[in-house]
Amino acid sequence: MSPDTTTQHSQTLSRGLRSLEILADSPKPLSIAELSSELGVHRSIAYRIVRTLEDHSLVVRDEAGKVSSGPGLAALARGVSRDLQTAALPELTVLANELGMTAFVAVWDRHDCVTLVTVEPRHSRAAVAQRPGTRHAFSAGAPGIAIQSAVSEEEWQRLAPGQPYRSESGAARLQGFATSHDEVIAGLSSVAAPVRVPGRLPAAVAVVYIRSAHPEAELGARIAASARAIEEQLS
Amino acid sequence: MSPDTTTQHSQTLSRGLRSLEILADSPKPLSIAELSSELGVHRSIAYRIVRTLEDHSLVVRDEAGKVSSGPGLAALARGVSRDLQTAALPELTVLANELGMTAFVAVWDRHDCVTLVTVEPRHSRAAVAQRPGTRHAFSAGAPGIAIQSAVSEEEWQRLAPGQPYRSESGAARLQGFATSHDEVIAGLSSVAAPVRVPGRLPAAVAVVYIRSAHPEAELGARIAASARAIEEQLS
DNA sequence: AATAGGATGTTCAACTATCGAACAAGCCTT
DNA sequence: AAGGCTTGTTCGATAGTTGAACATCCTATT
Repeated sequence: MSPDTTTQHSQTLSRGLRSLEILADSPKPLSIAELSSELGVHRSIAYRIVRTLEDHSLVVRDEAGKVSSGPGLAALARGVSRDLQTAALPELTVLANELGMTAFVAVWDRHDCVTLVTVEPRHSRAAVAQRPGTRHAFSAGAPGIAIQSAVSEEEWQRLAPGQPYRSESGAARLQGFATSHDEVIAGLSSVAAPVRVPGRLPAAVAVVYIRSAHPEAELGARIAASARAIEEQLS
Repeated sequence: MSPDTTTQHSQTLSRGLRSLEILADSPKPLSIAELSSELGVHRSIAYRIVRTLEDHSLVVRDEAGKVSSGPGLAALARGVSRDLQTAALPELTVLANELGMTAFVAVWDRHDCVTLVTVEPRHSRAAVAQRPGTRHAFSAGAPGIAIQSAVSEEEWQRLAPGQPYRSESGAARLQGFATSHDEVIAGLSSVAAPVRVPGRLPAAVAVVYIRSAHPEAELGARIAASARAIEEQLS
């Protein structure tokens, strides 16, 4: 077909992983026929993929044969930046309940910023839902600015070639936290502080809240303190 | 080699998934050489696997080339029983803070019971850590009993052939919750209530706490109330 | 400074795991 | 009972995978 002879990536594995992505995005269980057409492959291929995923508890089949994501994924996700998760979770819990806002940790993944863990406040009436796995470009949201502020512009160009370096990063570096308003969703604000650990890419602690007259400086100082507490546990 | 001609499961995909499991269990990043020897395959195979996993953001390589679990797994895990997670999280938060105990949801996966989401109380001084992905046989722990109590003994034999049906299930079905002491870890107790949703396998809401003179009946009633609140949101 | 050792990363022909058309079996509806 | 539709399995051909061999980088040692 295409003249590039070098595959450089595994077809079968890639299809299996795409299956997991498709299933994770699907609100309802899929039949194998539906999955195979989503994948653009023959049904018998989908059968073998599903059998294999099932062996690893990554998918589950219900009585009608429909396929959905399985609990094994929870175990795998637990291993992602395990020490960061461990150090951050108690801090996030305190932050969320103290401020009455959803608190979360976001990490740097290639072109964007991915939410890793979130904690909602005790009585989550007006709390903003921010679920793990959410992705945002660095051009949107306080966590992205906070992460950028943890690296110099030179390093940024080296690590993320082509990606713009936001002007807000300089100010964020000086005050120790970043803010954003109406960037991701209109009416929502967020405040974030970088978590720097030597040898790892920087991450960020952040909160989101509905637009209001919060004293941002205090909020920022509070979150930056949490970031330092997390850093200490990791060093 | 062996005379079974029917493979029935994909070698390449299985190796990729084993890689994810190995990385999730490893406390530190692995080199590709280490990973390949863990897998028992040639290094060049591990390279292709890692490249593919990297394309899907499921693994990350640091500057030294070491491989570790990537943020994409968080997005995949989010899709596991998404509606159950969504309905349960706020309830778990309230439970954890109200009782001062770690609260969690466990689901049925083949032979055992897997922790899906957990919430630790606000000030987690003495809180027991129960991380997502933890597996227990049905023979150990209150969540297993609670799940068993949601199905009849006939159905249990059909769905989990060979697995014993615990005698405590009958009592648990009557009172609406199950308890256990020193089953998983000496000194720890747990109380769990089943979450039944038509068309899906039963799950359980539970708390764990350090052995003490808690009034179990109250605790059980409280947790059973949470289970009902979750069920209502799912129906 | 130059050499040896060890590690990481890439190439390409041989081979074997994978692919997918064809087949078989179940399940509603007509 | 026949027809259509869906789910699941078989098996030869093929293309994706395999792994020895090669290239490259880094560090330690003489």
